[in-house]
Amino acid sequence: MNKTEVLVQALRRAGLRLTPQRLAICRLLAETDQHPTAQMIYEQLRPEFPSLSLATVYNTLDTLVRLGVINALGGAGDDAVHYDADTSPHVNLACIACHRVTDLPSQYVEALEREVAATSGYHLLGARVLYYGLCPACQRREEATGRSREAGGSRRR
Amino acid sequence: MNKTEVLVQALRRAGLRLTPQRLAICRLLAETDQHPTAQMIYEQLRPEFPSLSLATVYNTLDTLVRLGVINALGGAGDDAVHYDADTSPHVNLACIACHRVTDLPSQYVEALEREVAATSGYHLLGARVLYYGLCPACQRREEATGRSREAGGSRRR
DNA sequence: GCCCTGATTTATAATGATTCTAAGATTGGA
DNA sequence: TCCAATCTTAGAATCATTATAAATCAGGGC
Repeated sequence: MNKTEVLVQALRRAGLRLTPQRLAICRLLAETDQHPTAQMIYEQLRPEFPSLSLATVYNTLDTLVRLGVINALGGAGDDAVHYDADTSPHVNLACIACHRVTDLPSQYVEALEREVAATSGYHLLGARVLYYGLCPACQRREEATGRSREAGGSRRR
Repeated sequence: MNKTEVLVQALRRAGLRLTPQRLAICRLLAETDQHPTAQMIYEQLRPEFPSLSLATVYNTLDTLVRLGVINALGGAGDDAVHYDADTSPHVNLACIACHRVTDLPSQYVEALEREVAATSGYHLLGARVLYYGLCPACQRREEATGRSREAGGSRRR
């Protein structure tokens, strides 16, 4: 069962309807490695679904998070939540300068997740194992620009 | 050096001024185990600083995050970012129903953090090792209310 | 295959967390 | 003490996310 199927099956099992919009969102989430935000998904799907509403994207993401089949990673220097359809134990890296999120293989996360599941007492729905900082490319860019002028850096919204 | 000192020293080292507001925010962050949001900090300091501005709280938190002395954990079912002044490797648990964040001791996070520092190539500023779900109390509450009606649960803002 | 009904989507407004702005107050060095 | 640069503040502005209400649609039953 591929990743798209996993998401779709989760919807079915929950007795939810499989609309074209939901299917497209699941497919996109399953096939990308971009850890997209709602806005990014919306923009990528617009060509195919001109009538798509952002609300639908948010609703679907929320549903999938509640079903535990995607993870909400939180912001990456921007103020938008990034999502990850890969719920297998792994580490995410977020660059607070370019706002990109990538994956990092790790030999410890799996043990960590088992430990948390066993000892927390929580009914776990998702994980957010993410380290943030400056990616190699942005580090170079900061040096080049002669940075470190002070603590306050780029802000935007 | 206690936790408050750590934060204060970080400001000094960066050449930033130590204002009463910043000191109070550092102190509160260092002394609580609540993983507060900006709003929570604002409300707790109002009695002491009637003129305190939310903007100051946000600015200070942002500064401390950039200095790497506090961690931005992200939302906990609410849409407000929670902060953690304890940057030593540990796991956080967030309940998406009551929006509380707690700590969990773990024997694997430390190794994980070392691994990430060594292999990521990032200039790391913070960590977000957080698992989310329903805390024991909220699990009971959901059962009691005869829950699981469907995927969409409580929303609010 | 067609109907029906409740689940979904959509457009839009509303909400609220966070950021920006300009002006006045403060810090800390000289 | 004085000054300049940094901070704080109040308030407006942004913009991510939610809520609302009306229109559509999925999918089970016929």
